[in-house]
Amino acid sequence: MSNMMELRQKVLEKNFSRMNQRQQEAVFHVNGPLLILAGAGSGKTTVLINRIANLIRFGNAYHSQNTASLTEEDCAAMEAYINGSAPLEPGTKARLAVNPCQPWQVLAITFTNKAAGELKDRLEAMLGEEGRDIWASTFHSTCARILRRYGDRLGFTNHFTIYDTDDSRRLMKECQKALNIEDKSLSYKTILNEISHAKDRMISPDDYANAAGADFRLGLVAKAYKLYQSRLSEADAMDFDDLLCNAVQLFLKCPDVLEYYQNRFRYIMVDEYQDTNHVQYLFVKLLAEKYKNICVVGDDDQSIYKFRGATIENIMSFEKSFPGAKLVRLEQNYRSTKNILAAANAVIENNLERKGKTLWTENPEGEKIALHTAFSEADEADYISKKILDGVAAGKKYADYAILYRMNSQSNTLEKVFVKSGVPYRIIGGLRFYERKEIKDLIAYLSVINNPSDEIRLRRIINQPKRSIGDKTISQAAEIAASIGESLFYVISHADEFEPLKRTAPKLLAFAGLINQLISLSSTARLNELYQAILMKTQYIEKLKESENDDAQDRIDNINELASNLIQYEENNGEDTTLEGFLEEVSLMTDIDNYDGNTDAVVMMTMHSAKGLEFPCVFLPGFEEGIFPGVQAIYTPGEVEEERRLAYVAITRAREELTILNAESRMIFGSTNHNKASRFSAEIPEELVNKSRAREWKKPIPGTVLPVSSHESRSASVNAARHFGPAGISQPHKPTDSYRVGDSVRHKAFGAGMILSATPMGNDTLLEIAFDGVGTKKIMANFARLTKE
DNA sequence: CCCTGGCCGCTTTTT
DNA sequence: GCGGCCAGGG
Repeated sequence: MSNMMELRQKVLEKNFSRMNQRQQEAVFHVNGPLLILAGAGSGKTTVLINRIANLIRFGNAYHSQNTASLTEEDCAAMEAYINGSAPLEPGTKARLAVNPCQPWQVLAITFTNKAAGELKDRLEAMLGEEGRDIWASTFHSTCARILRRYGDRLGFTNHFTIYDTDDSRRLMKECQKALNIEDKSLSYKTILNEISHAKDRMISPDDYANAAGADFRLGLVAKAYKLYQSRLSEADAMDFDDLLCNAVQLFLKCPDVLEYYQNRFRYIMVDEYQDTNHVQYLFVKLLAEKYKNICVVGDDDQSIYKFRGATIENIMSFEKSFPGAKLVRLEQNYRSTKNILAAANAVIENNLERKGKTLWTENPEGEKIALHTAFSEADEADYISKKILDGVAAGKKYADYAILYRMNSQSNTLEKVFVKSGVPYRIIGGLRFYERKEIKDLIAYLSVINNPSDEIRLRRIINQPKRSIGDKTISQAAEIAASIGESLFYVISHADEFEPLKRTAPKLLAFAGLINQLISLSSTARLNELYQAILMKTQYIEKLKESENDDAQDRIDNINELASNLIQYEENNGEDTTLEGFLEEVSLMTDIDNYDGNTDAVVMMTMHSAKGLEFPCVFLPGFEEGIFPGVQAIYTPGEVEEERRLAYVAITRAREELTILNAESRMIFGSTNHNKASRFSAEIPEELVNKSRAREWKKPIPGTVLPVSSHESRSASVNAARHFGPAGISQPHKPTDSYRVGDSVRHKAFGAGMILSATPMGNDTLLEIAFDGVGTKKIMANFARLTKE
């Protein structure tokens, strides 16, 4: 019989032969807790997917002694398969399994929606239909889904609203007002931070008040916390942290619910475990308590979210929290060259607080790492843009390049230079699509239609576009609402019944009527029809046009983009499409989720956003003391270690080429600084690097300086490139020879004008245009979005 | 009630 | 350098 067992093991090994030994260890360990310490680029997603596939296809076949299901014929079939003389026949394959699990018994939690989506796609590709039934989602959406079902146990309806940071901010400001807390003495930021930490530790407002004792400031925070929570529940809303701690709360309060999910999720997997915080740990711990089939994947060296509560502790003490846990280290890197890896190892070695591991690779040595010192941030951007253009001329694609920086604001200089030199780019993060005013407004309309008691969002749109309903009226109405225990929307709908509102009653009633109309429409109309009705009835676009805002057209583009998102959502969900579903997806969505990498453009994002991604060529600008590591981190060893981990993440994003840059002078927050090169670049051994520096101060050549003022450039071309979706990509290769001197053209921001000169530059043409009433501007043709008159 | 202009302060990272 | 907030004028 042991023969049979060995044979089966060999078959499985062959079936998963694309995994290395360590990876197989992780794949075959299915029962009991498992910690996978997976270095950057060690194929952890592949392991995760194969492990799930193994769970579903073969269960515990590898370690099981039970071979009862196998026949003598299977034995022969297995031998044939191992010899390579025959493929594995489905019947035999099915009989290999020992206690396989159902797809819906698997829960895979990731950090971003993008990672979840990728996991789903790859699982579907591997397992077909079955792959669809696996729950692969983020902590937040997993919790949201559970709360949609059982939130009533905590006093929420099943269509509660999810507040994003902006909503939370607005709400806290109102709480401050109500409690007479001056923002100067105790800022909303501080309070929200405190609350977030409290929630992470599952400390309720009352607990918090008790702990605050006689401390005046903490007492105020406690009051604000209490008010904030009661306002949230009045509005039937949860903030991001609530999603997690309410889910945990639910499990603690309702053992039947917990048990239901414990039974349902027999196998739990958590990706990026080093980035989990305390509540997330509790959530996972509770779910896994019954069967203890928990597998976490993480890398202590890549823990970069301490600032928002992630504790390295979770990964450090996993073996204590889950006794008997098996530990597997994945140290073979499949991504980067030897040089890049050596650099990364050398940097991270300077951290004291780590589990310790050293990545190695069979990849070639590769190029040395380029360390370039520029004069200024503009010079730095110039250097990058030239390198990219050189690379593209030599056959690379723009999309092979990524620029990863510490702060979003660093993208500005790069944008300007790229616009000028015709490098197509895409920025991830920064001002995100769903954070734009116009988008938030329209989402607020949809939210209020979905849930009229959502006061924060109601307030947002009540005078947007302008309806002559001022702050005073609103707070009066809110007061009445509070005194009679009705919602703000109720009071507005019955404005004529309240004496103090008499004067503005017609306006309020008109608004309430508008919303009520839309609500009734929402029960029958399709999502996009509803959206178009909102636009029509509010005259949103018309009012926007009237405002003659510089960026009105950009905003209208965004509004239309949202329409296509709605249609997309309808197409993806078919019969199951609901307004609520859309709103939920939107509230948990970020830009990075939308990065598909299919369009040929250089990608720019923060190092944080880049976690989990990889690129053939990576630029890391701003390696300077005071920038990276940042000023706030420099004097705290623990903080420096966190920054160093970020450096490690950044370096290991690169597959083939890595360029690290610093500038001798840099304009930051309005003033010029002279920063020393970062300690992190100094930690890379000399023999791995190729140093260079800008040789002499060159006068800005014509065209180097942006020909339009920063304000104008933002509204015109730059914002265009920041757009969501493929439409937002700047396209450099349109034919530009169609512009001739003397042509009349129209520019979005500058209006009508005439071309004075056209000078070909690279792929593009530099146009000098005399605009009526604005003066003469120099603009690159590809980015000007000119229309001929 | 709405708009503007000036002043202030902040300025990391994200679900 | 920017955006948020407030005060003052239309």
